[in-house]
Amino acid sequence: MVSSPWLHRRFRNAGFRLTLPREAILNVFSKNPQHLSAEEIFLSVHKNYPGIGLATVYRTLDLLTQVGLIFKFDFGDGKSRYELASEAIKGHHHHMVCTQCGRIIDYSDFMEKEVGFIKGLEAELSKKHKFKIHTHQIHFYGLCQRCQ
Amino acid sequence: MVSSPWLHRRFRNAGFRLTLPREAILNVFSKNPQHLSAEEIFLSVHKNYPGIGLATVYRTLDLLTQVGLIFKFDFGDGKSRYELASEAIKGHHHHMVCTQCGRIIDYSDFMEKEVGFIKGLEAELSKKHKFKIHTHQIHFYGLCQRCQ
DNA sequence: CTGTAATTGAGAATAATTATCAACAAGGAG
DNA sequence: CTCCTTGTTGATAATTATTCTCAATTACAG
Repeated sequence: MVSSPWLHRRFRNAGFRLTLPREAILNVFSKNPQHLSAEEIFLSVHKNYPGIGLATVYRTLDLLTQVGLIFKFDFGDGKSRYELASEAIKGHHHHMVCTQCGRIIDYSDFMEKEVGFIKGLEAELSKKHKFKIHTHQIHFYGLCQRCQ
Repeated sequence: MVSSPWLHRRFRNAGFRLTLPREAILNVFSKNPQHLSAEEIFLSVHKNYPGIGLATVYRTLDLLTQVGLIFKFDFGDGKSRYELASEAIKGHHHHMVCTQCGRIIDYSDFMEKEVGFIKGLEAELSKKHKFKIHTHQIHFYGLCQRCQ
């Protein structure tokens, strides 16, 4: 585990401490696929750090979401899912959710067009409704190839 | 309660029976604001039909969602919310969610533009990913006027 | 190093939703 | 109209995801 001073500063600035569990949990995201649920994350850290408890995972996920390092998603299967913010930003994408089997498909096609459109929409909505928009999610629901 | 033959046919076609609890629950949507949670719906039917149980509410909401009469939403506050499909279609709108107080603001501005854009996107995505899209949701997250 | 306040782990507690099952009722067959 | 079959219901137990509690531990400013 490399204690990045950059990370350290980021936590301290937000008024939090950088601890081993927090780093470990954050690291899970680097080596795993997206849309991880709290339990999947718990199982993954648990391999290398059996001492880290589930409650800490939940607390840390909340905290990382607050700090803005990860994003929280809800695809309607009853559990929250999380994704590294940097991933989500550099490989900006949205989601298609299969209502049959629950599979989540990322897509990043047509993003230029989409980002442009959303940015404009955000600006107009912010102004009109006095709402300060931080982020957005677009989900398409339907049937994946296998389930049709 | 008016047992609309239209509704009756719609249920029968889907292989379900049209029962009093189902009609009662569906009726709640006509006279209530949007984004109702299961419990809010339960409390509302309970006034006129104290016999209808919570389990039936959940079952019926599932069923109505399947049949396509209502839509199910998840705004990240830990409970599912439901909205009459006809409302959502005729007064087509999307949602802005305040991450502070949880307030949900509907907006239906700029819809012509938006619908056009989404339709196009849907068509392209469907083709490219062999994904049969039924519906979509766009959520903006941020701070409402009060919470800024 | 030390003191203090933030953080943690374990397990209990809560909240939302789902499963179970005997009683009941819708609606087709006669 | 009545009977029968099968879908549906209500009550409650069970399950699942998440949060809370609290004593023990640890980060880190001084």
